[in-house]
Amino acid sequence: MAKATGLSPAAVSYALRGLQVSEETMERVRAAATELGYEADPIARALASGRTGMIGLLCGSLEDLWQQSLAVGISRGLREKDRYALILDAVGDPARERALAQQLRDQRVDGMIVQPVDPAAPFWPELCESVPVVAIGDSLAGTAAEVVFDNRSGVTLALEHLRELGHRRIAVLTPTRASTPDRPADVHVTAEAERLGLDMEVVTAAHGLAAATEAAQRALRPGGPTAVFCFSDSIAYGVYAAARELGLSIPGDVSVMGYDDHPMSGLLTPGLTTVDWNIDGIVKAAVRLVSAAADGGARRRRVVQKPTLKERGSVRDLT
Amino acid sequence: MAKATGLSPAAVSYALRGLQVSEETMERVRAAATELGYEADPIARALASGRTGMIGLLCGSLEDLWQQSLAVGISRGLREKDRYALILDAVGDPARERALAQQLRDQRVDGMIVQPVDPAAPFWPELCESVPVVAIGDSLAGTAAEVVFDNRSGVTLALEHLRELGHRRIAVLTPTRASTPDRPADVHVTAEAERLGLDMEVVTAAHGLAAATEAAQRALRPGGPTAVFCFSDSIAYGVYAAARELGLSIPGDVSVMGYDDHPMSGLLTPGLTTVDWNIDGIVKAAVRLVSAAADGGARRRRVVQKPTLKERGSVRDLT
DNA sequence: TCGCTTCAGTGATACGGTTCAGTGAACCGC
DNA sequence: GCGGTTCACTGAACCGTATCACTGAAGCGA
Repeated sequence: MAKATGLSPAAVSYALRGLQVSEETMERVRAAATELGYEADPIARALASGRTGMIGLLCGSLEDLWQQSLAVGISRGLREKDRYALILDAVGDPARERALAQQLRDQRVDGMIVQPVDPAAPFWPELCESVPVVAIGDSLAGTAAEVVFDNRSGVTLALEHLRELGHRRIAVLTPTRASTPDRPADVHVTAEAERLGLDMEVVTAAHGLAAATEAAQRALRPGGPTAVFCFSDSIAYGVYAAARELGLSIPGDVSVMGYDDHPMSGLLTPGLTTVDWNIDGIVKAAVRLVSAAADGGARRRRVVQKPTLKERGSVRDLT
Repeated sequence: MAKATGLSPAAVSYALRGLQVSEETMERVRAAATELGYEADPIARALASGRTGMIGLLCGSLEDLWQQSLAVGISRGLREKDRYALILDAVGDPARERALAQQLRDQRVDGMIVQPVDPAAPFWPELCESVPVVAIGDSLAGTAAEVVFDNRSGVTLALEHLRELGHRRIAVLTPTRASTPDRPADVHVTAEAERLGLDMEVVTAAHGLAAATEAAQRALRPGGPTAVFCFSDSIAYGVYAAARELGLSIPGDVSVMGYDDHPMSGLLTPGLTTVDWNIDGIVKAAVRLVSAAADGGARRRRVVQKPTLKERGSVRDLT
């Protein structure tokens, strides 16, 4: 390419990035580029500049349909900013999460967006030090930029709604977590249940529809709760499956409350009443934060996402 | 790293890839590596070797839930083979597909897996020449490796089932395609409809649930078809949404047949009767083919995927 | 006209590996 | 004991771009 124009490689490099060149040289380079169908090699560029244009996206579990939507949205948003997303799936496993985070760093990504499985894991601060990180959903001890959910509000919305409609015995279906019992969302559930005088039982579910269904079957034993509060819509889908297998009607025999608002939730029968986290807003915020941080901007911004309640038909009025 | 061991960089390079070294040197390198927490720089490696370890995944439209599942599965499968997936979304747009394919090549991916939006586009042969390509679903004029669906069988399964249950007036909901009216799947529909003596109307839907719903509303006018055959489960979900809005019951007023078998299809009410393409088999085959091709193996293998019919409750027996 | 600044472009070096030709030593059979 | 292989390793070139220090020329006011 340098010899094609008769210029020095340096001049070409400058021209291609519109930097410190005369109009004529610019034109000469442009012409040669189109002629040769030339495209700068991103690999060499990355080696020399230290920036790959890649953003790592480390998902908690892509079994979760809502997280799939999130990944698709983020990937698209990053592409619009001329970056590529490198999507990895921790499958709900903290050890795997740790390994993948390391691999992403080894891949020299310019930044990362993560949905921590274990936000208390000790490797996070160190990681945030070496590469810009944006955490979604859970806070990373203040060492990263964050798009956090106001889980306190979300839980309150859900539980108050259930209580208002007369539910007192409630099962909470939550993804199996790392052993961090003080995880904020869970703390809020306990606190709110106490405040509202609810009789609560927590059931954990591994990832995937099958696991959620199995967990739901445990929760829905005879004489069990009148309502199930699921910490993701995907888990709620498992409750629908379990109810069908057990011959229980929703919301006749048991009410279901979700958390996310995935597009499919409106299509079930009955529609799933759920907490809407405005996925578009989250996607935009995450993309904006990580782009800014990767470009050398602020690395610790914080965006708080507010939920709304989306009433459909899966919660029965017992009053 | 070279100086840490006192060896030449070449020896280290060989050792790290377990090539042509004595046991002792091997050990020395290994020790130094753990000591320094050394990790080879994939960028430099890519520049020197010409192989990035990345496989491009170019999806037709990630609005489609089944394609999301496919992307997740492939991404996971590739990671197990020590490769990374670079996932891009053509959003059903042939022009965009062309641009993204080019971008993937510019990124120096070692191979690509594509679900062509426009399999007849003229750039494919040229692309397949310069990088190993595996096509999923549609054939790329024999220039690439392929995991093709036996759409003839799939269409036959679906339409024969509808006919056996007494349906004669059928609407076909198919994604808007590039202007390739001779697309194999569509050809089969026409041929089979003729063979079975069905009265058929084709309605196209843009991508996404909203667009599918809108298209379904057009198809479900009064006095319309007794059954709708959707060319993806995602589109069928749009029919469920439209039916709900129009106050029509499934399968009472209209029967629905899908094509894919996405996990959610079993959760709807009624469950969606659909053509099951065995997504796991497709994922495994695609990963295997692209890995082999990227490693310099065969570039034109062909795997044909056979469908089965998954009867649930969305097709009414009119006989 | 002189000295100073600004600008376009050059040459060299760096990035961190891979790869190829080549070298000395050990090993082989005859 | 000798030519020929094989083995383990080295030195050097190379991948394609970015960047820094520098040069020659042009533009400027005094």
